[in-house]
Formats: sequence, structure tokens, C-alpha cells
Amino acid sequence: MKKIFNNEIGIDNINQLVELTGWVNRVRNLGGLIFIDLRDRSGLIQLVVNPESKYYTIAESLKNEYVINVSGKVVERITSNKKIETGKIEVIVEELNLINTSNEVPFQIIDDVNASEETRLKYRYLDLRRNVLSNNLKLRHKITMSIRNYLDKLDFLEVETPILCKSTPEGARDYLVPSRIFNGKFFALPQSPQIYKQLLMVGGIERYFQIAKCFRDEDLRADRQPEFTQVDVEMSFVDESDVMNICENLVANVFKETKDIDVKLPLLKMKYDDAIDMYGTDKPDLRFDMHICNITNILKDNKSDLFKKVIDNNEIINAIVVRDLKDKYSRKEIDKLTEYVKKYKANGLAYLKFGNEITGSIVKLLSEEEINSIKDELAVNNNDIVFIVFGQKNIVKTSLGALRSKIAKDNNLIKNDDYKLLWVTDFPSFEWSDEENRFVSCHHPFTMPKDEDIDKLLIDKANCYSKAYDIVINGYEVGGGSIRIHNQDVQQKMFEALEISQKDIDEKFGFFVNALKYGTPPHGGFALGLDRLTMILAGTDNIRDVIAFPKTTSSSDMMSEAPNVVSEKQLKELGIEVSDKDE
RNA sequence: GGUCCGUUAGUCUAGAGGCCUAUGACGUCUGCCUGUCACGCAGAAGAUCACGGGUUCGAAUCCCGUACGGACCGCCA
Repeated sequence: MKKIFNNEIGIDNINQLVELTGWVNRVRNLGGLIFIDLRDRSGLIQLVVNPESKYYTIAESLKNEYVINVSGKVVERITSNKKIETGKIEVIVEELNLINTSNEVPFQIIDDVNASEETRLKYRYLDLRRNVLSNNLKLRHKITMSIRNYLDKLDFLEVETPILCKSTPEGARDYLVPSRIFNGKFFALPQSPQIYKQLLMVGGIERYFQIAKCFRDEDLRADRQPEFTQVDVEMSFVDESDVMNICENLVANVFKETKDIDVKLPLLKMKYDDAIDMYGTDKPDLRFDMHICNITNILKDNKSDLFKKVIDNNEIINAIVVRDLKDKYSRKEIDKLTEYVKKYKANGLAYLKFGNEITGSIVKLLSEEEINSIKDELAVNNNDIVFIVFGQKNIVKTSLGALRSKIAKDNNLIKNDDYKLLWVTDFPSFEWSDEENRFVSCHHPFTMPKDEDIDKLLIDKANCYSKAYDIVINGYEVGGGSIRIHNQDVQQKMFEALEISQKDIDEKFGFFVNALKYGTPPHGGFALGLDRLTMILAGTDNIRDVIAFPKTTSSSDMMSEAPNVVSEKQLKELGIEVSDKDE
């Protein structure tokens, strides 16, 4: 039997006999006439059971979420319901069968659901019956289909890579799987198919993609799950512009096919250093301006101890201008923002309010000339408020960048259905790690440095930049990629720069470095975070809303209660000692 | 590892030291109802106020701890 979806039935089917299956969404028993809203994946349809029907008693006994099938005649409604797609018609029940009953559900299956996320996660299979969630899964499906079709047309091959992999140092914490056959040894789940996709290029596949599950054992966020899906792409004989071109066309095609949104190509490109300088982040949200301004020079001769110290220490003074909101920011509100920037290690938040007079925490420290310079330089108008942070460059930039986003969100400065896409390019090759006391990869150790920086790898790490790029949408890092190192000498040099010992190289990456010696083509690629992309297109700010069975912030599954204890027998087979000490 | 917020019938929620024998809504149950569509009307049942300590004459309410959920910092090549 071919399933007919509720939304396939319309005004054209009047007087036809149809057979429908689904869930009882609601019963309205008028005491002689019974209306049933039948729900399936596609939506609702109204069934009518007349008192003279021999199925009237069954209809009377129906409760929410019972599974039924009915056959009946499609008729035009006396009064239509504009709220549902099938609101112009209804089905007069001629036969009704109860297929399955249902317990009383812990929360009602309606879209403006009143249940907490905790309850909904416990009963995720019921939550999925809600339109918002099933629509998100439908959207996700449309996105992956669009991507598959697009890449298929461009001769990309979809290839699966292993889930049981070798643990490699660098990067996120691995999820580990103990080996039964080799007691004491472990597989790692892939953080990304990075090494495999490069080996596919060595293997002559030339154009590869995969909708790949990736795993990182790190703490969660609203936009981060420990298990997530990446659209992973790699191609041979390409340069940066080739890869970026394919990626942005792919993304634009997804926007067009799933939401009918035209994305203007080519996308804006912004260098990493400029992004940090102007927006304090490598994933700027360009739906609003409020960029960061440097006022260090204006105050370089300031006589106050406060700013003199900043200048002497070679630190910076930066500001953002918030337009027309001077009065919104009372002392109390500013105190809240001060607390907020302190999370980012800022030592405080200074401000200047521009009205009939100029007030603010640091106004006494500034000369009239300095204030005027700030006013001119930042194009400040009456009723604007200027927030100022000073100190170490990275702290100032990060905290003002975060403040910028917070102020935009708090004041609804962001339009709905606005999408701002851009490339952030020219990432540094390395960043200093205090924890490890060495330079570590900014992207990953296989990223090709800029041609002119290859010779600096060992002598001037702080000024090496790489052929790496991130695609950013509305302040989210949605994807990124790079041209990879295809030359084993450069790869060797990179490992040296990262201070990874020859022994570690051989042990951890030996197979990979070896592969590079066998005619590796120049290659590069990118990966898109499918969950984040779906989240943005679905208009939600929570990644759990676009994942069928997501994890909580403690990386557990409330429904199945994974992770959980396993039997002693299982542990024994894996050579894992059962600890006697309990508690 | 850290900071902050939360936890009250099946669900959501009110509650600010005695007004709590805990409010309201939805759901559930019983009865009535032939054009509803979040049907309506009348009635009923339903709570270890997350858990463990403490303060107090007295705690859902204040304090400490634990568990769980959430947001964020660290972390996430």
C-alpha cells in the first residue's frame, strides 16, 4: 500500500474515497458528532465521524497519539480552517481501525510547546512529532540532498572513511575505543576525516566528498555537540581561489534551493588580522556594524596615570560607538556590561556619553581636545555612547568583539532573515600556547603556509600566515579549509616548527608523511559544519534543534542514558581492570 | 577546571520566613453537548515543593553541599 500523506489531499479530491493513516492529534467530541484531527508527517487533516456510523464507538474511545487508519470520502468543509493546509476539506469516515494505543504523553504534541527541553529530550521520539522539529529534519535532508547533487554534478566522489582510527596528537581530545584483540591499545573516533581525505588525494581520487560524522571529546556549547556532521570536501590540482569558489557556490546553491535566498557571489573576503582588528573575532557577525576603533593614538600624550601606563606598556585603547542608545545605558546597565567584559579578562569598561554635555567614567581624565578628536574620529553624534576598553591587545579586541555582539542582541539590532556571509582568510600558521609553552597549529599541521612564509617557518613563527580560510555566516564559523602541504620537505619542516619530535612524527604520522613521498598532487579542500549551517537556515540558535538525537551539555543522552556502565565481562575482554574501590 | 541561572501534580507555572491544608492553566477522569477546529459547559482526582544537611519557635521560601538541566569562560588543530 502506498502511504498517502495528509497534505496530498485537497480540493481536487472531493468525492474521492481515500485511505489515511496517522496519529490522533486531538479528538473533539461534540456529543453526537466527533471530529478527529489526524496527524502525520505532513500535517493535519480533519476526520468526521457521524453518530450513525458503526465506527462511532471506536471514535469515542480514541485518545491523543493513538494510531489509526481510516478510509472515507473527501468533502468540502462547511466552514474552512485557514490555519491548516487541508483546511478546506475534511474526510467523512466510512471505516476506522485502531492500529495501536498510546500512553498518556508527558507533554502535548503542539508547536508552542510548554515543556522544558529536559523533558523533551527524555522523550525525544515524541518531541520529533512536533512540526518545528520534523521541519528542521526535513530542512536538513533538503540541505544534504542539495549538497550531494551539486557535488555529484561536479564529479566529486562520495567516499566513506573509517570511524575507528588512530589517535593523533594535536587538536581536540579524542574519544577512545579500547581494542579487544590488542588489549591496552585504543582506536580513536575521527575528529575529522582530515588525514584520510588527503590520502584519498594521494590515492588519485582527485575530487572527494563525504557527509562525515566527527567526534571531539570537549565541553559543549549552544552551537557545539561532541558528535557532529561535517560536509567534508577535498580536491586535487587546485589553489585557494578554486576551493573557495566551489565552496561558496555550494553554499549559495543550498541557500537558493532550500530557502530561495539569493546569495551575492563572490563573497566578501576579510583577512584574519583585519577581522580581529575591526571585530575582535575571527568570525565576525556583519549583520550590524559597530566596529572596533583604535583610539590609542589620540590618547598617546594623555597625562593621566591610567592611560600613561597603557601607552608605556605598549598596550592599546579601543572603542565601539553605540548609536542613539545613550539613555538606555544607565549606571546599572553599564555595570552589567562591565561584568560581562570581565569574563573576557578586560580590567574594566570605560564609557563616554555624548549629550548636551559629555559625561562618563573617564571624562575627567581627558582634555577637551582629546574628546573632540574622539568625537571626530569615531563620527560620534548626540545620544551616542562610546564604550572603551584598554590593555593587552588580545584582551581588548576579544572583549570589545563580544560586547559588540551582546549589545546588538540586547537591542535587537539584528534583522531576522538577514544573512551575511564572508570569508576570513590569511590565518596565522601558529598561535602561542601558554599551556604547552610552544607554538601550536592555528588550523592543523597539514596547512600550507603562504609561499612567502615557508622560509620563516622555523625562524619567525609569529609572522607566518597560511593558505587557510573560514566561511562565516552571521557570526558563526560554518566551515573552513586550506590548501594542504603536498611536499614532504615542507611537511617535515612544519612538524619541526611545531616542535614535534622525529620519534613522535614517525609514531603518530609516519604512514602519512611516508604517503606524501609517492607523487602527492597539490590539493586542498574544506569542511562545512552541517549542523551549524542547518541551524542558521532553520533560524534557531541551538544546535540541538537540528539534530535528531542530541546530547546534553554534559555530553550524555537523556533518553537512552548513555554513557553507562558495562558488564565486567565486557571490561575483562577489553583488558580493562575492574576497580574495586567504590565511591 | 571555573562563573552564573534553574529544579514546585503528567506538563508548564504562582510563590520573596507564619497568609500554604501550595495558585492557575493545559492534560487526565466522570457527566452533558450534532459543525467543532487549542470545541464548550459542570464536577473530580492529582504534589516526598530534586536530594542531603544546617539556620530558625517555624523553611517551598534563607545558608551549605550533592545530583540533574541550561548559558557562558577555559577548552574546541
